[in-house]
Amino acid sequence: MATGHTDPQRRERILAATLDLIADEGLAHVSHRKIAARAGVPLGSMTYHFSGMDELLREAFRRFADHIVAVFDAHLSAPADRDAAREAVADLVHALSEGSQRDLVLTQELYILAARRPAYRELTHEWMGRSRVHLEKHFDPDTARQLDALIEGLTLHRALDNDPHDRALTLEAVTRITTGRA
Amino acid sequence: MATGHTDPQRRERILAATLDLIADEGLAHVSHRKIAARAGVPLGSMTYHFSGMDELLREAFRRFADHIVAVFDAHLSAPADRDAAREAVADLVHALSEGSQRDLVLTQELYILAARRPAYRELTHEWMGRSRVHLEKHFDPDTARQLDALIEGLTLHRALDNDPHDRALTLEAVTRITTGRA
Amino acid sequence: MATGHTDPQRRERILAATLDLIADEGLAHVSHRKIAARAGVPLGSMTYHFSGMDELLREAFRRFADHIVAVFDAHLSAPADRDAAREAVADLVHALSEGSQRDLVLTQELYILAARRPAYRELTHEWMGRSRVHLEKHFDPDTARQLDALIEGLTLHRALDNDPHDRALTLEAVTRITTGRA
Amino acid sequence: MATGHTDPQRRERILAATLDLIADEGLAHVSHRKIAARAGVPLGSMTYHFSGMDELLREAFRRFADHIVAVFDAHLSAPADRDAAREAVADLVHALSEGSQRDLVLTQELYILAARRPAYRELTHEWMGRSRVHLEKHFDPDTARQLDALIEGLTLHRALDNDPHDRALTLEAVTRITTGRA
DNA sequence: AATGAATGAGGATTCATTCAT
DNA sequence: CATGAATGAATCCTCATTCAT
Repeated sequence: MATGHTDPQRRERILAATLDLIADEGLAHVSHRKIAARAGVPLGSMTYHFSGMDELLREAFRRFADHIVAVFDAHLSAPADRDAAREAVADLVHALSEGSQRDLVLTQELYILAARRPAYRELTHEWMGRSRVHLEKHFDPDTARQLDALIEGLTLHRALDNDPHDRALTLEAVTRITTGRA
Repeated sequence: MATGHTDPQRRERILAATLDLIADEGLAHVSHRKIAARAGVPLGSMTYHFSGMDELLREAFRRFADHIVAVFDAHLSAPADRDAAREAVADLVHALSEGSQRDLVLTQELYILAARRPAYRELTHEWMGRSRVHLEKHFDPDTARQLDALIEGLTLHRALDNDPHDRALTLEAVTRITTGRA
Repeated sequence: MATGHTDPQRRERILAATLDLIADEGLAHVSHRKIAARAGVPLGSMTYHFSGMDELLREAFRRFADHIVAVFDAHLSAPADRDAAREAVADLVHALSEGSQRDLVLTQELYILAARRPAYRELTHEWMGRSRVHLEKHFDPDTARQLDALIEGLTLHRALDNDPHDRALTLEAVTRITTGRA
Repeated sequence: MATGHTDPQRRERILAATLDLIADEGLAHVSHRKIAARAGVPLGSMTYHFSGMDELLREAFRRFADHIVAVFDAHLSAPADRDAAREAVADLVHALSEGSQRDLVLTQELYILAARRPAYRELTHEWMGRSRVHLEKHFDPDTARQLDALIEGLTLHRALDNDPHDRALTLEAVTRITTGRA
């Protein structure tokens, strides 16, 4: 309709619309029709560009995983020392738990898929691994692992809490988990 | 079909079947038909006992929330001192993250609902609050809050990890978060 | 619920609710459930008091026919001479075409039933006959017949018209139809 | 099923089947299933060609309104003088009130819809307006209006009457209403 | 290469009616 | 006498997918 013929952005537009729709209405309410409408493409496009709903979702979540990895990279690759790393982790938690809840919801949806289907677990493992690599630059592997879990929990609780905890508490938790017992 | 006319367990059976189905196939694949088949009740029963899918899901998740509260209560009400409480928390994390993944998956599904709809957030808040009450018997409020988030994260990571961490690591993380810096 | 046991008004209340519902939503949207809710009676009452939907509708429209006959009687039995009769007819037309459209809509619904099923035609014939008897006190049979049709048409057009004609026009039409050619 | 892939008459066939079904069984008994069966199209076609029952009914009645306008045009556009116009009106009344009752019943159903919903009132107004235009070629506006109502009433009464009046009476009524008092 | 047309399966829900109590 | 419980049939509508063009 716009570019006349063969629109290379078509696939990307569909994937973006898919993620938007999942974030807005949940995986349960996704359909080819709604995605097509959101992306402004004809319904027939959907199964032309993607073999079916499954492939479409897989590609959409791959895109999303890339985005999350980028967020982790942006926060965790810079810091020079342990203290800067702790601050960076706190920033990351607050970045992930604020805003439109979009990332949070998509993350949860992906976790559910991952719990049942290995193909999606690859995606979550990828970013967990990447996060681990960053954290291990500043902390020993066991600590990195614990910190990783803490990030997850803090993010989730902040997002679901009516009265979310402040950054000081986040930082304190991060500091405690990264500080070996006396 | 079996019991003749009035079957008081009918509602309960439907709710149990609903949770089972969600755990097995995910919220996205739930339908009246499948639930009815699983519960062994006629399709017409579904909207007789529950005004619609919404009410059905709400009641089912309320039931599930009650179950989770019971698990928290079972683990966290007994311990006598801080060290026993730390052990109990570690047990809780491993109890929640093992088994059929049923509880984990249902929890995630509920979180997603809660992220979008306040009616479901009440359920998650209820068990978060209950957990907090238990933990505050042994730790100060801020620590309880951090520990709560850590439990969440550790449970989730154990469940999603191909090579889940062992109990020693869990206990170490719990100990660190509940130990103020020197 | 109210009177404890055996409520003699029960039947009447159901019939009134039935007509209200038909007037509000149309025959097409009538159901036992909605009527029961409107009448404040249990659903089981419906098929206890009436053998089925058919009997219920027939009785309801019989009630309505009685009401319309009463309206005709009220307007047409009093007038003493032809001129008074003409005025009375004009009043009747305006009485029928104003108000909540309730009578108009019910009349049309009944006509449709009557067009297909003789049982309902008896009801319409009853009031047409009664009207004829009244009119023939003042006009010859052929004139009465023409006037009867005119009443119908004027009422209907007034009710459907966005800019309904005034009483003067009604009276003029009545006068013309009841005035033999020179 | 028959024509292979694209069947341009499909929509028309569905609309015709819809009107037939309404005429036969009444608006109250219309359903997608019955229409589809009558039109010889799969059930899924119904909501493909029409967004829902509402749109379907609106289009069907628009078609019907066009038909009625054509009947009015056919009878009322030809006559050259007032007397010819009176004869034409009488013919129209008898044309409308005879035959399969199809037109009568559909008209009544449409009136009921029009009484409740403005979208349908547009249709009835269209043909009332068209009729008025024709009649005003031979009669003054007030007379046209009265005549219009009379046509309605005569048609309806003829259709519902077990012993419908003859054409002479129709013509007499028409003549009276179009003849100013002495 | 791309899509509008088409459809069978399945979605939630409403319903009239039956019947044990 | 009266009714709450129950259900199979039917309701409208949405859907993923196929396919001729």
